[in-house]
Amino acid sequence: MDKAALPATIDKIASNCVAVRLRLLNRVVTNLYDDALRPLGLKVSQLNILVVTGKLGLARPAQVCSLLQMDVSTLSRNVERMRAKGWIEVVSESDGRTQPFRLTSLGMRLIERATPAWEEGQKRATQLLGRDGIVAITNAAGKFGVP
Amino acid sequence: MDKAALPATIDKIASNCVAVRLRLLNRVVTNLYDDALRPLGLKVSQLNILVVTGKLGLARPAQVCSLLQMDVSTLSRNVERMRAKGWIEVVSESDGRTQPFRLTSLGMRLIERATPAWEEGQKRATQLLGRDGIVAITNAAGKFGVP
DNA sequence: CCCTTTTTATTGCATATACAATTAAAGGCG
DNA sequence: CGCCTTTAATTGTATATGCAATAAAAAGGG
Repeated sequence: MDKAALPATIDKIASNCVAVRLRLLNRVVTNLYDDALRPLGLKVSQLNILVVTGKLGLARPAQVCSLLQMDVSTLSRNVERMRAKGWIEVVSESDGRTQPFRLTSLGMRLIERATPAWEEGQKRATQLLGRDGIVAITNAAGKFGVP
Repeated sequence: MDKAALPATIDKIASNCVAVRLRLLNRVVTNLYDDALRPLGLKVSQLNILVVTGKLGLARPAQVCSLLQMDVSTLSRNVERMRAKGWIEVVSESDGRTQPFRLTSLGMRLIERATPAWEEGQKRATQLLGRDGIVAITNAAGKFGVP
Protein backbone atom coordinates (compact mmCIF):
# COMPACT_ATOMS: atom_id res chain seq x y z
CA MET A 1 0.00 0.00 0.00
CA ASP A 2 1.17 3.50 -0.80
CA LYS A 3 2.49 5.41 2.17
CA ALA A 4 0.17 8.35 1.48
CA ALA A 5 -2.83 6.02 1.62
CA LEU A 6 -2.62 5.43 5.37
CA PRO A 7 -4.77 8.42 6.39
CA ALA A 8 -7.41 7.30 3.91
CA THR A 9 -7.31 3.76 5.30
CA ILE A 10 -7.62 5.06 8.83
CA ASP A 11 -10.56 7.23 7.83
CA LYS A 12 -12.25 4.31 6.15
CA ILE A 13 -12.04 2.14 9.23
CA ALA A 14 -12.86 4.93 11.67
CA SER A 15 -15.89 6.03 9.65
CA ASN A 16 -17.38 2.63 8.97
CA CYS A 17 -16.23 0.00 11.43
CA VAL A 18 -19.17 -1.92 12.84
CA ALA A 19 -17.05 -3.33 15.65
CA VAL A 20 -16.04 0.08 16.97
CA ARG A 21 -19.68 1.13 17.22
CA LEU A 22 -21.14 -2.12 18.48
CA ARG A 23 -18.43 -2.52 21.11
CA LEU A 24 -18.87 1.07 22.25
CA LEU A 25 -22.61 0.55 22.64
CA ASN A 26 -21.97 -2.72 24.45
CA ARG A 27 -19.80 -0.89 26.99
CA VAL A 28 -22.33 1.89 27.46
CA VAL A 29 -25.38 -0.36 27.72
CA THR A 30 -23.68 -2.88 29.99
CA ASN A 31 -22.80 -0.01 32.31
CA LEU A 32 -26.40 1.25 32.31
CA TYR A 33 -27.65 -2.08 33.64
CA ASP A 34 -24.67 -2.68 35.91
CA ASP A 35 -25.13 0.74 37.52
CA ALA A 36 -28.75 -0.06 38.27
CA LEU A 37 -27.97 -3.58 39.52
CA ARG A 38 -24.95 -2.62 41.64
CA PRO A 39 -26.89 -2.30 44.95
CA LEU A 40 -27.85 -5.96 44.54
CA GLY A 41 -24.26 -7.13 44.06
CA LEU A 42 -25.28 -8.42 40.66
CA LYS A 43 -24.02 -7.74 37.14
CA VAL A 44 -26.12 -7.90 34.00
CA SER A 45 -23.88 -10.65 32.63
CA GLN A 46 -24.90 -12.79 35.60
CA LEU A 47 -28.56 -11.81 35.46
CA ASN A 48 -28.61 -12.95 31.84
CA ILE A 49 -27.38 -16.38 32.84
CA LEU A 50 -29.76 -16.62 35.78
CA VAL A 51 -32.71 -15.82 33.52
CA VAL A 52 -31.70 -18.37 30.91
CA THR A 53 -31.26 -20.91 33.69
CA GLY A 54 -34.69 -20.11 35.08
CA LYS A 55 -36.18 -20.42 31.63
CA LEU A 56 -34.62 -23.85 31.11
CA GLY A 57 -35.31 -25.19 34.58
CA LEU A 58 -32.41 -27.62 34.40
CA ALA A 59 -29.63 -26.04 32.36
CA ARG A 60 -26.76 -27.85 30.71
CA PRO A 61 -23.68 -25.67 30.14
CA ALA A 62 -23.35 -26.47 26.43
CA GLN A 63 -26.99 -25.60 25.93
CA VAL A 64 -26.71 -22.25 27.72
CA CYS A 65 -23.59 -21.41 25.73
CA SER A 66 -25.36 -22.21 22.49
CA LEU A 67 -28.26 -19.95 23.43
CA LEU A 68 -26.01 -17.07 24.46
CA GLN A 69 -23.25 -17.65 21.89
CA MET A 70 -20.73 -17.80 24.69
CA ASP A 71 -17.61 -19.93 25.07
CA VAL A 72 -18.08 -22.83 27.47
CA SER A 73 -15.01 -21.81 29.46
CA THR A 74 -16.53 -18.39 30.05
CA LEU A 75 -19.71 -19.93 31.40
CA SER A 76 -17.77 -22.44 33.48
CA ARG A 77 -16.18 -19.68 35.56
CA ASN A 78 -19.38 -17.70 35.80
CA VAL A 79 -21.30 -20.73 37.03
CA GLU A 80 -18.66 -21.34 39.69
CA ARG A 81 -18.94 -17.74 40.93
CA MET A 82 -22.72 -17.86 41.08
CA ARG A 83 -22.69 -21.28 42.68
CA ALA A 84 -20.35 -19.91 45.36
CA LYS A 85 -22.87 -17.14 46.01
CA GLY A 86 -25.66 -19.69 46.37
CA TRP A 87 -27.70 -18.48 43.40
CA ILE A 88 -27.49 -21.74 41.46
CA GLU A 89 -26.78 -25.35 42.33
CA VAL A 90 -25.15 -28.10 40.32
CA VAL A 91 -27.16 -31.29 39.91
CA SER A 92 -25.95 -34.82 39.18
CA GLU A 93 -27.19 -36.62 36.11
CA SER A 94 -26.84 -40.02 34.52
CA ASP A 95 -24.48 -38.66 31.85
CA GLY A 96 -21.38 -37.96 33.89
CA ARG A 97 -19.99 -35.54 31.32
CA THR A 98 -22.54 -32.83 31.95
CA GLN A 99 -22.73 -30.64 35.02
CA PRO A 100 -26.28 -29.37 34.78
CA PHE A 101 -27.39 -26.64 37.15
CA ARG A 102 -30.56 -24.85 38.21
CA LEU A 103 -31.69 -21.85 40.20
CA THR A 104 -31.79 -22.07 43.97
CA SER A 105 -34.50 -20.35 46.00
CA LEU A 106 -31.96 -17.62 46.66
CA GLY A 107 -31.39 -17.27 42.93
CA MET A 108 -35.11 -17.04 42.26
CA ARG A 109 -35.57 -14.38 44.90
CA LEU A 110 -32.61 -12.48 43.47
CA ILE A 111 -34.24 -12.32 40.04
CA GLU A 112 -37.40 -10.99 41.67
CA ARG A 113 -35.50 -8.38 43.65
CA ALA A 114 -33.48 -7.40 40.56
CA THR A 115 -36.47 -6.77 38.34
CA PRO A 116 -36.92 -3.05 39.16
CA ALA A 117 -33.23 -2.39 38.50
CA TRP A 118 -33.47 -4.34 35.25
CA GLU A 119 -36.47 -2.20 34.27
CA GLU A 120 -34.41 0.91 34.89
CA GLY A 121 -31.53 -0.27 32.73
CA GLN A 122 -33.93 -1.47 30.08
CA LYS A 123 -35.63 1.93 29.99
CA ARG A 124 -32.36 3.78 29.50
CA ALA A 125 -31.06 1.33 26.91
CA THR A 126 -34.31 1.66 24.98
CA GLN A 127 -34.03 5.44 25.01
CA LEU A 128 -30.48 5.19 23.75
CA LEU A 129 -31.09 2.75 20.94
CA GLY A 130 -34.53 3.93 19.89
CA ARG A 131 -37.31 1.82 18.46
CA ASP A 132 -35.39 1.13 15.26
CA GLY A 133 -32.31 0.12 17.18
CA ILE A 134 -34.24 -2.34 19.31
CA VAL A 135 -35.87 -3.88 16.26
CA ALA A 136 -32.52 -4.15 14.48
CA ILE A 137 -30.64 -5.86 17.28
CA THR A 138 -33.60 -8.10 18.04
CA ASN A 139 -33.66 -9.23 14.41
CA ALA A 140 -29.93 -9.84 14.34
CA ALA A 141 -29.93 -11.72 17.65
CA GLY A 142 -32.89 -13.71 16.34
CA LYS A 143 -30.54 -15.33 13.84
CA PHE A 144 -29.00 -17.14 16.80
CA GLY A 145 -32.29 -18.39 18.13
CA VAL A 146 -32.97 -15.61 20.61
CA PRO A 147 -36.75 -15.17 20.52
CA MET B 1 -43.84 -10.37 44.38
CA ASP B 2 -46.04 -13.40 44.19
CA LYS B 3 -44.21 -16.69 43.99
CA ALA B 4 -46.18 -17.75 40.93
CA ALA B 5 -45.09 -14.57 39.14
CA LEU B 6 -41.47 -15.66 38.76
CA PRO B 7 -41.91 -17.50 35.45
CA ALA B 8 -43.67 -14.44 34.04
CA THR B 9 -40.84 -12.20 35.25
CA ILE B 10 -38.26 -14.50 33.71
CA ASP B 11 -40.17 -14.54 30.43
CA LYS B 12 -40.40 -10.75 30.41
CA ILE B 13 -36.65 -10.34 30.83
CA ALA B 14 -35.73 -13.17 28.48
CA SER B 15 -38.05 -11.93 25.76
CA ASN B 16 -37.16 -8.25 25.91
CA CYS B 17 -33.76 -7.61 27.47
CA VAL B 18 -31.69 -5.31 25.29
CA ALA B 19 -28.52 -6.23 27.17
CA VAL B 20 -28.84 -9.95 26.44
CA ARG B 21 -29.13 -9.26 22.72
CA LEU B 22 -26.56 -6.51 22.43
CA ARG B 23 -24.01 -8.44 24.48
CA LEU B 24 -24.59 -11.58 22.42
CA LEU B 25 -24.05 -9.63 19.21
CA ASN B 26 -20.97 -8.02 20.70
CA ARG B 27 -19.48 -11.45 21.38
CA VAL B 28 -20.34 -12.74 17.91
CA VAL B 29 -19.15 -9.67 16.02
CA THR B 30 -15.96 -9.30 18.07
CA ASN B 31 -15.16 -12.93 17.23
CA LEU B 32 -15.75 -12.32 13.51
CA TYR B 33 -13.09 -9.63 13.44
CA ASP B 34 -10.77 -11.37 15.88
CA ASP B 35 -10.85 -14.54 13.76
CA ALA B 36 -9.86 -12.57 10.68
CA LEU B 37 -7.17 -10.60 12.52
CA ARG B 38 -5.66 -13.56 14.40
CA PRO B 39 -2.87 -14.26 11.84
CA LEU B 40 -1.61 -10.72 12.52
CA GLY B 41 -1.48 -11.20 16.29
CA LEU B 42 -3.96 -8.35 16.60
CA LYS B 43 -7.40 -8.06 18.19
CA VAL B 44 -10.16 -5.77 17.03
CA SER B 45 -10.14 -4.02 20.41
CA GLN B 46 -6.54 -3.02 19.72
CA LEU B 47 -7.14 -2.12 16.08
CA ASN B 48 -9.88 0.25 17.26
CA ILE B 49 -7.43 2.07 19.50
CA LEU B 50 -4.72 2.15 16.84
CA VAL B 51 -7.14 3.71 14.36
CA VAL B 52 -8.32 6.35 16.80
CA THR B 53 -4.70 7.09 17.63
CA GLY B 54 -3.85 7.45 13.94
CA LYS B 55 -6.83 9.72 13.48
CA LEU B 56 -5.74 11.97 16.33
CA GLY B 57 -2.04 12.00 15.51
CA LEU B 58 -1.09 12.73 19.10
CA ALA B 59 -3.59 11.02 21.40
CA ARG B 60 -4.25 11.84 25.03
CA PRO B 61 -5.69 8.94 27.06
CA ALA B 62 -8.66 10.89 28.41
CA GLN B 63 -9.53 12.02 24.92
CA VAL B 64 -9.41 8.50 23.48
CA CYS B 65 -11.53 7.21 26.36
CA SER B 66 -14.08 9.91 25.76
CA LEU B 67 -14.29 9.02 22.08
CA LEU B 68 -14.61 5.29 22.74
CA GLN B 69 -16.63 5.54 25.99
CA MET B 70 -14.02 3.42 27.71
CA ASP B 71 -12.70 3.58 31.27
CA VAL B 72 -9.25 5.17 31.50
CA SER B 73 -7.89 2.20 33.42
CA THR B 74 -8.89 -0.10 30.57
CA LEU B 75 -7.04 2.05 28.06
CA SER B 76 -4.05 2.37 30.35
CA ARG B 77 -3.40 -1.36 30.24
CA ASN B 78 -4.09 -1.62 26.54
CA VAL B 79 -1.65 1.19 25.78
CA GLU B 80 1.01 -0.56 27.82
CA ARG B 81 0.52 -3.81 25.90
CA MET B 82 0.66 -2.09 22.52
CA ARG B 83 3.64 0.01 23.56
CA ALA B 84 5.45 -3.18 24.56
CA LYS B 85 4.76 -4.54 21.07
CA GLY B 86 6.19 -1.39 19.51
CA TRP B 87 2.97 -0.28 17.84
CA ILE B 88 2.69 3.02 19.72
CA GLU B 89 5.08 5.28 21.59
CA VAL B 90 4.50 7.54 24.56
CA VAL B 91 5.53 11.18 24.12
CA SER B 92 6.45 13.76 26.74
CA GLU B 93 4.46 16.95 27.01
CA SER B 94 4.51 20.17 29.02
CA ASP B 95 1.54 19.03 31.13
CA GLY B 96 3.09 16.28 33.23
CA ARG B 97 -0.27 14.71 34.03
CA THR B 98 -0.90 13.45 30.52
CA GLN B 99 0.90 10.58 28.84
CA PRO B 100 0.08 11.25 25.21
CA PHE B 101 0.99 8.60 22.64
CA ARG B 102 1.12 8.16 18.89
CA LEU B 103 1.55 5.47 16.26
CA THR B 104 5.04 4.21 15.48
CA SER B 105 6.05 3.24 11.93
CA LEU B 106 5.46 -0.35 12.99
CA GLY B 107 1.95 0.59 14.16
CA MET B 108 1.20 2.33 10.87
CA ARG B 109 2.39 -0.64 8.87
CA LEU B 110 0.29 -2.93 11.06
CA ILE B 111 -2.87 -0.98 10.25
CA GLU B 112 -2.06 -1.27 6.57
CA ARG B 113 -1.42 -5.00 6.83
CA ALA B 114 -4.59 -5.47 8.88
CA THR B 115 -6.90 -3.77 6.42
CA PRO B 116 -7.81 -6.87 4.38
CA ALA B 117 -8.68 -8.78 7.55
CA TRP B 118 -10.72 -5.84 8.78
CA GLU B 119 -12.59 -5.82 5.46
CA GLU B 120 -13.39 -9.49 5.94
CA GLY B 121 -14.77 -8.96 9.44
CA GLN B 122 -16.63 -5.89 8.31
CA LYS B 123 -18.24 -7.83 5.47
CA ARG B 124 -19.47 -10.59 7.76
CA ALA B 125 -20.68 -8.16 10.43
CA THR B 126 -22.59 -6.22 7.79
CA GLN B 127 -24.25 -9.40 6.55
CA LEU B 128 -25.23 -10.29 10.09
CA LEU B 129 -26.68 -6.93 11.08
CA GLY B 130 -28.15 -5.93 7.75
CA ARG B 131 -28.48 -2.43 6.37
CA ASP B 132 -31.05 -1.43 8.99
CA GLY B 133 -28.87 -2.78 11.78
CA ILE B 134 -25.86 -0.79 10.60
CA VAL B 135 -27.91 2.39 10.38
CA ALA B 136 -29.38 1.84 13.84
CA ILE B 137 -26.11 1.22 15.64
CA THR B 138 -24.43 4.04 13.73
CA ASN B 139 -27.17 6.41 14.86
CA ALA B 140 -26.93 5.26 18.47
CA ALA B 141 -23.13 5.47 18.53
CA GLY B 142 -23.43 8.90 16.94
CA LYS B 143 -24.92 10.14 20.21
CA PHE B 144 -21.44 9.73 21.67
CA GLY B 145 -19.72 11.69 18.95
CA VAL B 146 -18.77 8.77 16.74
CA PRO B 147 -19.08 10.10 13.19
C1' DC C 1 3.72 31.78 47.60
C1' DC C 2 1.10 28.11 49.96
C1' DC C 3 -2.96 25.37 50.39
C1' DT C 4 -6.94 23.25 48.49
C1' DT C 5 -9.33 21.51 44.60
C1' DT C 6 -9.43 19.59 40.13
C1' DT C 7 -7.62 16.94 36.48
C1' DT C 8 -5.18 12.94 34.70
C1' DA C 9 -3.21 8.57 34.85
C1' DT C 10 -1.84 4.26 37.14
C1' DT C 11 -2.42 0.26 40.26
C1' DG C 12 -5.11 -3.27 43.00
C1' DC C 13 -8.85 -6.05 42.58
C1' DA C 14 -12.74 -8.53 40.50
C1' DT C 15 -15.35 -10.14 36.59
C1' DA C 16 -15.91 -11.26 31.43
C1' DT C 17 -14.16 -13.19 27.50
C1' DA C 18 -11.99 -16.78 24.44
C1' DC C 19 -8.34 -20.12 22.70
C1' DA C 20 -5.54 -24.17 23.65
C1' DA C 21 -4.68 -28.06 26.24
C1' DT C 22 -6.38 -31.36 29.29
C1' DT C 23 -9.56 -34.50 31.60
C1' DA C 24 -13.46 -37.38 31.78
C1' DA C 25 -17.22 -39.80 30.22
C1' DA C 26 -20.12 -41.78 26.61
C1' DG C 27 -20.68 -44.07 22.02
C1' DG C 28 -19.33 -46.98 18.30
C1' DC C 29 -16.96 -50.83 16.36
C1' DG C 30 -14.66 -54.89 15.90
C1' DC D 1 -14.64 -56.62 26.19
C1' DG D 2 -11.02 -53.18 24.66
C1' DC D 3 -9.86 -49.45 21.57
C1' DC D 4 -10.84 -45.25 19.18
C1' DT D 5 -13.60 -41.32 18.39
C1' DT D 6 -16.74 -37.99 19.91
C1' DT D 7 -18.74 -35.06 23.25
C1' DA D 8 -18.62 -32.09 27.45
C1' DA D 9 -16.53 -29.54 30.84
C1' DT D 10 -12.56 -27.58 33.32
C1' DT D 11 -7.99 -25.42 33.73
C1' DG D 12 -3.99 -22.52 32.05
C1' DT D 13 -3.05 -18.31 29.94
C1' DA D 14 -3.97 -13.86 27.93
C1' DT D 15 -6.72 -9.81 26.96
C1' DA D 16 -10.82 -6.61 28.04
C1' DT D 17 -13.49 -4.26 31.21
C1' DG D 18 -14.62 -1.12 35.13
C1' DC D 19 -14.61 0.50 40.18
C1' DA D 20 -12.00 2.15 44.08
C1' DA D 21 -7.94 3.89 45.80
C1' DT D 22 -3.78 6.21 44.96
C1' DA D 23 -0.29 9.34 42.97
C1' DA D 24 1.12 13.28 40.65
C1' DA D 25 0.72 17.44 38.43
C1' DA D 26 -1.79 21.67 37.28
C1' DA D 27 -5.11 25.34 38.50
C1' DG D 28 -7.15 28.54 41.51
C1' DG D 29 -7.77 31.40 45.50
C1' DG D 30 -6.36 33.67 49.21
